[in-house]
Amino acid sequence: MDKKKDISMAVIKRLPKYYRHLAELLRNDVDRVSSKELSEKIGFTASQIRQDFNCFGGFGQQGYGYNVKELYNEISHILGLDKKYSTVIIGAGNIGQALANYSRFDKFGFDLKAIFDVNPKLIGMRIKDVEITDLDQMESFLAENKVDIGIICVPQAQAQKVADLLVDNGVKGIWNFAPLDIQVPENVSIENVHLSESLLTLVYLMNDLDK
Amino acid sequence: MDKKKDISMAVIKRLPKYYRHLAELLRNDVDRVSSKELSEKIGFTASQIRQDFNCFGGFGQQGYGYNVKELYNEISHILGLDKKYSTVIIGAGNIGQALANYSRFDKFGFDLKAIFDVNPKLIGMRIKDVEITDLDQMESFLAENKVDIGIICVPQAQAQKVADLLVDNGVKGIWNFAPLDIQVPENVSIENVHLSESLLTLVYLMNDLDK
DNA sequence: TAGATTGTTAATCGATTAACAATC
DNA sequence: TAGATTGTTAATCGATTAACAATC
Repeated sequence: MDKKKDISMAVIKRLPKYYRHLAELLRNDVDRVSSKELSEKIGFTASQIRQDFNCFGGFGQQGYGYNVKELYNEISHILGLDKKYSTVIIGAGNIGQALANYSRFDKFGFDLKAIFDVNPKLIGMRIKDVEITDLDQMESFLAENKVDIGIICVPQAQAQKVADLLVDNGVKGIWNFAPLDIQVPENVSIENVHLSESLLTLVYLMNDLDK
Repeated sequence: MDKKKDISMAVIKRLPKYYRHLAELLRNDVDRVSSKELSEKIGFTASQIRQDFNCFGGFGQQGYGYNVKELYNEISHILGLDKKYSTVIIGAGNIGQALANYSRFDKFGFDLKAIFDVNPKLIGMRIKDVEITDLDQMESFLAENKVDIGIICVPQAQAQKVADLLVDNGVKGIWNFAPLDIQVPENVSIENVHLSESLLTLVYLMNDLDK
């Protein structure tokens, strides 16, 4: 119920970076940080950092800067990391398995509830105590378990169909690794991760430097 | 030796999306496409699409639109996909293995030459005909083999060191999956992929909708 | 030729940076 | 108090959109 203006996507995309760098300062027992110091560390201008924080309210103190712990907590809250999220992975191929095994996400409070696949060779296998289940059973699973986020790791041809099924069964966030842009209704959030596009960007930049 | 102005990063990031959609049109045997049609498919405005293409020269024809095959070839060339790239993966954990297995990249002309790790349990294992080799041997490998791109999948603490080693041995592109921003000299290109940041963005957007 | 659609210039919009008064 | 640094407004910069003449 925050009285929040519309935050631009540019700002939103920077929030996780602030979060990451503040977590690091916290690990290093740094108590306070100025926008100038943060600027040198993150690579945004000090002005931009102050503007960004002020989208959400004044967290700093003139003449002092920002209290690291406090700022970290504020940004955690803004991102919604003071809550837990239940997830399911659909598609237990290379990427699905890698994400299931990736322990980094547990620490943020993400809880992997199930992994689904259609491949009989994979069904029954366990990854980190989570059994790979037949995709046929996903709908009934979603009916019985509240799932916040669906992580789509199936091939392109199946991805939109899987997303529709998730959305129809109450999932409110889709993290998509299939190489297409998944369409969702406007009460559902989507992040499309396009690894190939990132690699192609790198290749462009490499060739650009040769000019 | 193109007479190219400075292309903004916003445009560069859209190029792989054009490439992907044009490849799809090509698969579906579509011969021609107007900026308006492409606009409906990709979700950028027709005006932006024409502006973007005109950064690189006029590929279209008034009254007709764009020839799909021709435009696809142009963008392939702009991205540098008419060349082959040799790659190495450093870190054969979850993500490293997933990327090594991911066949999508082969199709673009990326050729995985080696996989390095420090873990004796992994060394000697094969992924897709590529043997996992002791990281100790990377320097001599790079001396003997031209490698274009190093894909970093090691933990955060080792990532910058690995990047430095790659750069010192002539690698000109770094694709980084470790959760930090790798620093490289300006004659080297870098793409940092931050999966956690993407997930945190999703969570923010989910909470934002609840407001 | 008439209709369609580009290439390109001009107008608008939004995001970043600069500046500085407020204040700790 | 004097020095430092925020919060915030104003100026600048860049990217997107609109418009339309050129032309296929």
